[in-house]
Amino acid sequence: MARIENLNLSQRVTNELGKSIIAGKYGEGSGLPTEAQLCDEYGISRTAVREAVKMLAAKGLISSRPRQGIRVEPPENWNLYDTSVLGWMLESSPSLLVLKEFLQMRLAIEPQAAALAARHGSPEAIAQIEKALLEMDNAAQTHGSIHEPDLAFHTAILLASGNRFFYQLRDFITTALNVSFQYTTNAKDSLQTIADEHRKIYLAIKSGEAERAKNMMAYLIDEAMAYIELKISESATAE
Amino acid sequence: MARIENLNLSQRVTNELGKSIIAGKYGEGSGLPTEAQLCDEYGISRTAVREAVKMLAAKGLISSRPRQGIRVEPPENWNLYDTSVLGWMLESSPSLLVLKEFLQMRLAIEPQAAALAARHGSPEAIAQIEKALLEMDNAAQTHGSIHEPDLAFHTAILLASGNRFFYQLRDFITTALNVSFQYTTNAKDSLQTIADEHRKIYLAIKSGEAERAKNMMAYLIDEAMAYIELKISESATAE
DNA sequence: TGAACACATTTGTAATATAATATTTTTATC
DNA sequence: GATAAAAATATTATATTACAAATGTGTTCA
Repeated sequence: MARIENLNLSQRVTNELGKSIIAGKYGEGSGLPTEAQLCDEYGISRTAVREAVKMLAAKGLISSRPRQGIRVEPPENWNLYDTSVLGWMLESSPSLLVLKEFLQMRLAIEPQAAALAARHGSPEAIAQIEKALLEMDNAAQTHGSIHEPDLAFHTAILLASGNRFFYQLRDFITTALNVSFQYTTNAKDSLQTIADEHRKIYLAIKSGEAERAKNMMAYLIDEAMAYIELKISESATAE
Repeated sequence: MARIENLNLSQRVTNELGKSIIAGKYGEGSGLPTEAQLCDEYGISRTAVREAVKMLAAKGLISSRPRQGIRVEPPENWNLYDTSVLGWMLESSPSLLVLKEFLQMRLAIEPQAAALAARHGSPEAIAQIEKALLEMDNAAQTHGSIHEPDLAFHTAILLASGNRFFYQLRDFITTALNVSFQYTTNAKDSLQTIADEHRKIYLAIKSGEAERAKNMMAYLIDEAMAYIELKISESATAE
């Protein structure tokens, strides 16, 4: 996503409105001000407002009809796999419970993707996985940041699956991992341990052991899930 | 999705352009006519064209910049989980290979969703699953159409998973199933056999047997996958 | 040769007008 | 007084025109 400063007017308005809608500023079902009111509020022309409205409608957040105004669509119609929508949601309510939902999705997707990569992954795609792994090793030894190669590792596996629908989830997975990083900064595992676990996945994929790749990936995510569930129960008792 | 006739002008143009883009009418990377040319081509105002352009940009299909015009984004940026985009893709290239990709996704998502439904499904959500199942039974006995209750069954499980990201995929799964139906009209299994397999999934969910529900669902989808792979190999040898 | 500047092209934004549509109010008829 | 038809009204939908901003291209001048 481009920087805010680089966005044009209608895109900036889209951002503002999108955030407000997801934060629940406008009552669900009925709600937004009329286009004319939005023009006043932001001090812009109707053109810009309408383009923002159209973009938000394309993302499933709102719908508009003559005389009736602009209505917030029920949340189950929001396109959660749209990067912007996902980002607005996390800004609005970044919580351990959302992270758990992320991990449940990752547990569905990534082990299958790893299995497909082991079965059908092209040599080039598998080389990309290895490249990310080596960078993880490097980061572990130099005590650098392991986050970026970690993201690259998981994205490379999605690509190697050869399935467009899996690879399409790369932004989703990336977001999920970034949220994870926020909650696991001081996890006890050493960086080298993490890299080694990833290596097992890579080796299984490279040698075509689909079931093994799948199980290794599931194990990795399950560990994160266990950690998060522990945190959730801690915060529940703390209340 | 609303009928074409009910759509307003900019939405109709969005449809036309979306289909054309995905069908590859405009060369990837650089391509679309200028806004002015599109106005001429469709005989409409720039307002309508611009709104269509904004909606397509919100779906990741295009981007536009001053002086540079409108460019087709690389396909990996298209939002495949957008119902419209998915529909346009299927119109453009409905094939067994796409169906296989669908099934790989379903094999990732639905068994996990069934497991979650077994663990955390609310009584109301599970009742919805049962309702769909009974309608399947009814259709099987009266030789009616089993398709609609079949869709309802799978959707109800996604809802019962309690995870928004799973339920969000209901349109995707529905589309995948509809495509499946096109290829399996004369499958040898009787309607009652299909209903019975679904019943096993339902019973496992209702009794909280997560692993069993997961495996039953995986079995169901694997059967479809085997059928499709058979078809694919048939059509490959036929060439 | 190269750098600065002018120019042309295309999207971005604004302002205004008219049409379509759905709600509300009024009016007319029984 | 009740009900249905018609008119008024509010809001989005579409169209038109004008100008601003951005960006690539070419030309001129040092």
